[in-house]
Amino acid sequence: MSNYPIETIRHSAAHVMAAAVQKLYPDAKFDIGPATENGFYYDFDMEHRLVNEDLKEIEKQMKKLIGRKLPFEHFELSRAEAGKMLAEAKQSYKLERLADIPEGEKIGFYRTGDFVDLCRGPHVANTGDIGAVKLLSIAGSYFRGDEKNKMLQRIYGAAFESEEAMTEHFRLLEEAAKRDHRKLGQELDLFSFSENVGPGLVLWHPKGAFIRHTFETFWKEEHYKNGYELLYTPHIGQSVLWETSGHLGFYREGMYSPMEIDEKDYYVKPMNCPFHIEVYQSRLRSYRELPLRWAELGTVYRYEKSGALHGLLRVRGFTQDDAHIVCTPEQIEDEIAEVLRFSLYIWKSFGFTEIKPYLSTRPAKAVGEPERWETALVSLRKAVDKLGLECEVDEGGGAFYGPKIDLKVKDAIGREWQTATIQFDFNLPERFDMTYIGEDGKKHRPYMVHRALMGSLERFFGILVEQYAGAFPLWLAPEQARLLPVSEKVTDYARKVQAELRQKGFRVEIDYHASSLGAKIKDARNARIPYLLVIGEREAEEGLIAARNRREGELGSLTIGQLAEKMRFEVENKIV
RNA sequence: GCCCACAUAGCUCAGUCGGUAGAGCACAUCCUUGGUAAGGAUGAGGUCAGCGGUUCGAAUCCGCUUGUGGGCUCCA
Repeated sequence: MSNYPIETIRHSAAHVMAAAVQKLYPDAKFDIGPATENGFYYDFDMEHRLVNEDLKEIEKQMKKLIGRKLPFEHFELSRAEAGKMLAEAKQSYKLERLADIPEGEKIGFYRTGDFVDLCRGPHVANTGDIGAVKLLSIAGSYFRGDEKNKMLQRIYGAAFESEEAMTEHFRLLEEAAKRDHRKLGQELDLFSFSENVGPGLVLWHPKGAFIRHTFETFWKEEHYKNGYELLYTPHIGQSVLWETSGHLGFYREGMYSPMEIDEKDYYVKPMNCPFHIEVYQSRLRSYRELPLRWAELGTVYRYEKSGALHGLLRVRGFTQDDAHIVCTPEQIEDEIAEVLRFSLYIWKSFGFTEIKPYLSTRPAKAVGEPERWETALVSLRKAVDKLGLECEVDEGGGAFYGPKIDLKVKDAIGREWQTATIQFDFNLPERFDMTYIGEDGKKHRPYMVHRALMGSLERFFGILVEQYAGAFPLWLAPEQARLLPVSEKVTDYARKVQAELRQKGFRVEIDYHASSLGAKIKDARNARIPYLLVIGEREAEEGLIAARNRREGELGSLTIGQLAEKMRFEVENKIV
């Protein structure tokens, strides 16, 4: 057990791995090897193409080096000496890294056995101070993270201060894997993909579709309550629309290829904005009708790179919970504050309490007058302050068309998800020449804000599955209660109870299998059914139900009325 | 798109040296009529992802394609 910061241990482990690679593959050219969240990686370029079996051998070498307790020896060289040494060693990537070091800064090296690395450190005293290491995977990685550069070979490893800490890390990973939405989506029969339909195109099964229906309904009702109006717009539009919006100019490769109809090109929409703008342009607009808040569950298709697809979290066809707010400069501040408040309310309704905003400001290349950017930024900042939130700022990280706030929410096991986004747009109102008639009788350019609270319904659903580990709260659960008859003698009573509970608006099924009660309970629990209702001859005689629920366990024998009341309370308060 | 890996029954997986396909769960039928996490028997279920090659013979070896997973890039 050592007292070094964990990053120091991990970075030192990266050096040890590089030393092992150098020993096994003397022609290897090294790039960099930093610490990561749970370990380290190192990038290199060499003739040999690494395969998984190689990792075992490299790991063996590393353990040998660690066992020898080799010291990490620090030394410094002048720029000329360093360049000469790296050139002699044919370390071309290191030479480029050397050139990055600003004039006047010290040029440090570390030596571990035969391996010498350009590095500012710090490191542990000797390799014996590295607690536990395990190599994980091989990946390709572009030099300097640029797709135009050569792809280097990267090895990822885990490193911890002790074997126990590493075991604990892998245990947590297993826990996370148990709630993986792709695994649960199949087990609970929520959704699937089909090779015949196409990559990244989701098929919602009945149970998944029911959950979606429930949160869509909630979403729509809340939008009407909060002063929004809903729109429906088509899935395809002619090329002229996308030429005006600019998408064909700067986003063509992200769109599905066009289909030709009556000698015109139609594109499947990658976003809803141009359609909403067409609604706006359908007649002259007055300042008196602003702000307009138009929302749509708009299904869009984007040609995401195949390697980017990931379950429900990154798909090619998805439904945005989109809205566009068109308003005057005077209204913008209140509108933004209200959108932010609304987002927090929606996420809290699903049991997410830790929510953090990230503000992105003007990038180097941007459209729109600087004053408008400033007004927008001020309104975003004020909204964050008004809600008493702490906010991180990404200077220059905004889109070219406007500044934005993204929300990140933390889930039940502490992972952060990027979700809601509130974005100003100074581009489309210009391109479509959107105007309203002001008090002065003259035309003015309105402010336009895009916002999505859930993001995409597919992604939102994936996050929900992981948040709840498949155990949806009662208001969302597709099957809220399951009746478990002890024997077939009480089937009639089960039907009667089911009918009564359905009358009261609950989703109740009966397990008709001729299996034991124990087996039925196991099945119902695996299916994450919130309420299990056992009925046998005792209950049938007394007109009761022996209930248990997921949260509280045994509830004893209840009348149908008592049970319904309890469930109604849980549904109405969206108890998680 | 790029790097590495994977693809066998609805699901989870075995399948040795290249010799023609297996288990558990789920499903169906029958027996059992039961009391809080698996009662029993029988049965059905397969273009071994697809196409091509090597071979007397391919789930197995080789190539390509498709899909999926872990990364890189991307996410306007």
